[in-house]
Amino acid sequence: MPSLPSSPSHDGRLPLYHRIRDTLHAEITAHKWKPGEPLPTEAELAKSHGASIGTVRKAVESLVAAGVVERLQGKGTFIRRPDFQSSLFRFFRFAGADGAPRVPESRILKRDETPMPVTVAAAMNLTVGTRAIRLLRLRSFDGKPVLLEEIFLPRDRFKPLLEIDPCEFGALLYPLYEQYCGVLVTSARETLSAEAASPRHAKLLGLETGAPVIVIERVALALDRKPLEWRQSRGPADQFRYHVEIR
Amino acid sequence: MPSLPSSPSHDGRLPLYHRIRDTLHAEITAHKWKPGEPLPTEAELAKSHGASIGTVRKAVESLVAAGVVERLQGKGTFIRRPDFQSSLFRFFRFAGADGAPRVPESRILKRDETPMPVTVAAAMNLTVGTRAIRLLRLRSFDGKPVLLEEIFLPRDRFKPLLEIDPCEFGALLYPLYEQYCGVLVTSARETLSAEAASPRHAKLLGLETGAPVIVIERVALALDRKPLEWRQSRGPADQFRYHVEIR
DNA sequence: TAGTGGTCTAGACCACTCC
DNA sequence: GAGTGGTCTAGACCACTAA
Repeated sequence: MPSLPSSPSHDGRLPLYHRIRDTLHAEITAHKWKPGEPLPTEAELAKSHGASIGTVRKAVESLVAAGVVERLQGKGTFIRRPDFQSSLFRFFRFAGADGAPRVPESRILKRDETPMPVTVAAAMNLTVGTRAIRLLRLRSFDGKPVLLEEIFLPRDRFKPLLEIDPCEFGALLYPLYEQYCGVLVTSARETLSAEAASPRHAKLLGLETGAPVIVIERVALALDRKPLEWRQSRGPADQFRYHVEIR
Repeated sequence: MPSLPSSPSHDGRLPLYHRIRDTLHAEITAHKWKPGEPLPTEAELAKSHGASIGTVRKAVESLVAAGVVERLQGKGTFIRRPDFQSSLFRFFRFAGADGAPRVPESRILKRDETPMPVTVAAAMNLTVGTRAIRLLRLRSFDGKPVLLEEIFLPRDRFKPLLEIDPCEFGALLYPLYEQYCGVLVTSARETLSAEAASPRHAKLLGLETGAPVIVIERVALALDRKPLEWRQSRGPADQFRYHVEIR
């Protein structure tokens, strides 16, 4: 019999392992433990949640499946340090001569403040008119452009970015967000589409107008799944390749 | 203690639930039960495999995760009847006015016999020079072309297709494969890319030469993961949209 | 050697489906 | 009411890690 339900805010009819999972997830989201830190042992969790080890195990297993924690036999269960590295390597063949992934250089072409465009606000679940920081960013290998990105960030949360010289942004933005704004991207929703390059995009990417271009629209999310960043990336279609398994 | 290992061909050091899963999967692949039929109950499986119910349950759970069986509370565990419907609706926005998915009409432009091209043979793990049936197929809505497909099938397995009038192929090929060749597609590996339409493709699809086109290369697989069909589909990029969740 | 997660047991009771 | 899968228990022993 389930005893001592320890997640008072939940419907008691939910399975116990489900409630334990939700409680743990909420605690992790609230940074009760930092990334890399261990959770309490299964025995401790069982005791503190008034459940058997098997039930706790089932709860933890679903957190593993969700990518929130990681179990290492003989060591413990750890909060996953997100190695979220954008989807570049999933979608584009950016590899060095040895096949190892290569991060393209990055140049900020423009940084300004605007109201969030309607479509962006909608995708991020923000009210229209929220103030935004907009970045226009060109990424390249050895000076050859490969990716053009337009990025919108809610201004209030990302204000510190306005005070840094864009030349010092570096090749990756997400570490910057973490360092200066205390904001951690852990997942994203992306939509792929394709189009013919507009004259402006073609020029910036070094393509012919009308050449096929892949468009990746991304909403980057925090651990609690709140939208943090909206981004649209365009790259030449001939660099693009994506693999799926379906059934 | 694990007792009576019932999967003699396996390394005894593998976990029992793992061996049970593999045994069940092999039996399903060998058509011990037909799609839609129920597996034995958990209690029966536990007895016949000399394991406890919990262990059998873990094995069955992994088959559920792999999409091979389906559990219905109070009813039983059933071999999944594959509703594999190609990836059209995953990749392209083919919907009617009410938003319901719409299957495009299909016309076979050409059917002939050739040796498997090298790249196709490689993708299907066949020896180069295997004889093939090649189909060229145009799919459209109300006469407007939306997808151009080139299909290669190993001739020996699909011989009956050579004796049917291509006009009677119908809108979907996989039911045809099943009916005439006793071959069931249950999953597929696909690779997406994009290119500028060649003059020939553009003409058949009703596009301008050079317009962006999405290319989907598919290897369709049987339940035992043997390649059955190789297919390359091309469609206008403006119809294309694909959604992924990453972390 | 002590402590962790990984596997496994042999039951119990519950929720659901079907007759 | 009989039979199914769904949840849960309270242990056991094993494999692995680290001191």
